[in-house]
Amino acid sequence: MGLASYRKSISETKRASILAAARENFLTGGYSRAAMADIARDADVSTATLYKHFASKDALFAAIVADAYTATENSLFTDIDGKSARQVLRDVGDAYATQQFDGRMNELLRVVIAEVPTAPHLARHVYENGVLARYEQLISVLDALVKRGDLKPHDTAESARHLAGMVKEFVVWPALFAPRFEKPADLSAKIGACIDAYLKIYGA
Amino acid sequence: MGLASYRKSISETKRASILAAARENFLTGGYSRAAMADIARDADVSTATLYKHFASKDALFAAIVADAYTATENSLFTDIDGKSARQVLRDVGDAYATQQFDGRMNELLRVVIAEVPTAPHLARHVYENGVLARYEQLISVLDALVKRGDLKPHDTAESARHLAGMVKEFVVWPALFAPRFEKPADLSAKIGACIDAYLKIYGA
Amino acid sequence: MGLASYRKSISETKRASILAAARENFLTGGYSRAAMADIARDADVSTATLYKHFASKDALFAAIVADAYTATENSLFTDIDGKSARQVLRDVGDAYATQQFDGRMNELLRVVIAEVPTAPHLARHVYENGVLARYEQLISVLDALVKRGDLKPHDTAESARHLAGMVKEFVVWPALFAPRFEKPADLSAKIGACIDAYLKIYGA
Amino acid sequence: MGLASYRKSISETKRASILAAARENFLTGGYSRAAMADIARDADVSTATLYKHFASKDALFAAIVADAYTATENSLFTDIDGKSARQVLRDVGDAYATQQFDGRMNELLRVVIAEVPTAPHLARHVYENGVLARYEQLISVLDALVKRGDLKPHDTAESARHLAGMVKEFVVWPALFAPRFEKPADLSAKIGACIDAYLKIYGA
DNA sequence: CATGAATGAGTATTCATTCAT
DNA sequence: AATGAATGAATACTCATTCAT
Repeated sequence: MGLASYRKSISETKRASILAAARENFLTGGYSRAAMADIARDADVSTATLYKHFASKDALFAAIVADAYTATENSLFTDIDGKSARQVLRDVGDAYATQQFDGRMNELLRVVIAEVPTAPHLARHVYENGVLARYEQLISVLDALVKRGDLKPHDTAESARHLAGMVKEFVVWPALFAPRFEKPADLSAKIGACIDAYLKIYGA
Repeated sequence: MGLASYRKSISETKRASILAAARENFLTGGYSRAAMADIARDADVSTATLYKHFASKDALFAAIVADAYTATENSLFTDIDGKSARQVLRDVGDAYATQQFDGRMNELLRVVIAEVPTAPHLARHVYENGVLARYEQLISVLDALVKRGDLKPHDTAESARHLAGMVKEFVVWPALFAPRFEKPADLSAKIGACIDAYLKIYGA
Repeated sequence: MGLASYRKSISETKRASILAAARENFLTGGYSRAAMADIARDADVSTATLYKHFASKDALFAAIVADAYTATENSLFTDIDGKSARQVLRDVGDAYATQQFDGRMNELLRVVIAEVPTAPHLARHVYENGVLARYEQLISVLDALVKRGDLKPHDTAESARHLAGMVKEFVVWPALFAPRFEKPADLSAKIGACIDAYLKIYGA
Repeated sequence: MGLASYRKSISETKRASILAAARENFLTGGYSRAAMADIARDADVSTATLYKHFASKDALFAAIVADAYTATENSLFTDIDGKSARQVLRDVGDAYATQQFDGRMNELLRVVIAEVPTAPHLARHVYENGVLARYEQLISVLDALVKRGDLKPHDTAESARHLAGMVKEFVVWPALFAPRFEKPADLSAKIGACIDAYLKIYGA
């Protein structure tokens, strides 16, 4: 109602539109080719306003990366009650695939990897908050399945990497190499095959 | 003709030194940060000479990528006689790891992925001549092992992707996220564990 | 009227704090590097308030210069009764040195000189209200000394410039060339030497 | 005759025209207001060529300052044979005045002083190579006059500063405060008066 | 055939000033 | 009367590519 809150809402609207425009620019063209002027134009603000919100191009990109990975927090946890181990793991795999494709995480990953030589801290951030964090979520799920007796007791951390490696082969890897790689129709089946292979080894 | 061949050898020497300098520049800083002037300086030629050999920066980068992947041709084939299936697959895995680390293929991969939005044809080339070509080599080896009775008959193409996915998790993935990721001391053991998992599923 | 005067005093307080902040910014970094936003922040007001008080950056700088030189009015006049000519002139010289150093007039001078191409009227103002005004004060003193018989009758205006030139050589000149030139310990002695030279020429 | 010397002469021509254009821009508008693009246009080169010759705006300005003060080397020395002390000192004074006015040294001084907060090293350079170097030339002349018996033995260093202070009062000081201060018609007479004052004290 | 000087379009960033609330 | 968010014009500097010699 007051002036302050009015301003705040305006400001947050602008910030959001800047972030959206920047995300679009960074994801489609990569860091270098995204021009601050273009981002400002797409966000319907002046470059000066852009710089009021984000002190530099680096900072803007870092904000986008941070935003993307705070949104994935706990996103892979799933309820195991009343579901078979196979079903639980397929749910996890499908959630992961949805994130990577619909959330454009594969494209983001590409840009982050591209900037490793110039911004290694960002890649580290992604590795820790994206890759490792989701590993831990997967390991929790595996541990729960072991506890319930659905999986043989084993080193779940190591096996998680094997499982994840197989799944990434279909979910992430091809998407890194093509500009607009869409989720393939048979993706869920491919993930299922990875899980079946996994269960052949560790299934109780 | 003596003069002609002398000139030709000079020219090829220059071409090689350009390629070497360009490779170094592209791999360490990425495409955008590699400046044609720097490459010319490092190669001890003028920029004009550089452009005589390669019509554009894009063409130069493409040549580097092509060179890298012609060198990997048939590199994963191995003789299976008198070796256990486990040993054969470890030989293949170790050869792959050596290529990726010592041949700086991980770094090259990073740059190629970075340039997907601007040079998708290069990424396709790498996918076809690098990724898929080596898949076929791996599949040949697996087929031979099936034939010899070391592996159960199965869809070797699909299983090759599972095996490769697990191995990449240790060989490629972490290297994409760190500027100067060195081959870890326990890498061979990690690859061994992937192969053991594979054999648990498909071993005869 | 109580409210009106309260408002007025608030306003004058703000004006004063703006002037102080602006002075600090202009003197330390020069005109170009002083940013209106910084000045507003240092003065604890908004930029809009800043512009309510001073219509432009130019106007603000002009106000600072005007303020500085109204403060020097009559500052060099001194009572000659019961003091030797040498003592009188040393008092004048020391007062001048104090103004230039403690009042940061040397720094202000530097900025005014810097802005001669863009704001010649300011430099003229300083020349007239600063340089010439103090000349007249000095001439008055010299005339009084002539009248008292301490100095030979002569062209006091011309001689004042000679005396001032010698003194500036130690008081102003070096301060223009160093960012934070402090008053040297032997400054008073140097000024004394200038006065002695002057008295050798014009002393009775 | 060769390619190399042809290129060198072209290059030196461009360098000279850049220096001239830059000098004009810096002297008339000051450092901040001189735009590299304007300088390039005035010098009939592209901005890129400008940057090939001078790595930065700072470096360009430094080159101008250095050029100006190497040109003044030994410029105040004069032959004393067969000339009265008064004449010798007037020759020195006139040479100095010529430099300051015709060589636009007063304008340059203004810009250097303006940049003291941001480029104190340049001011130091000017002080040492301009101010102090010419002091030493003046002192040499004074010493020679003492030796010849034209001046009483005395501390020539201190007296040189007094003499220079008086002269600057007419030659430099007013020029700092006005955009296009021309050499006044009576300047030589004013300098003569300073010298006469000086000789009243130290003349033999 | 080789050179290196020259280019012009492009990029991130800054700042005095205004205006809706 | 006071705010602070917003602006648009300006600026230093870079780089792939070309061309006269």
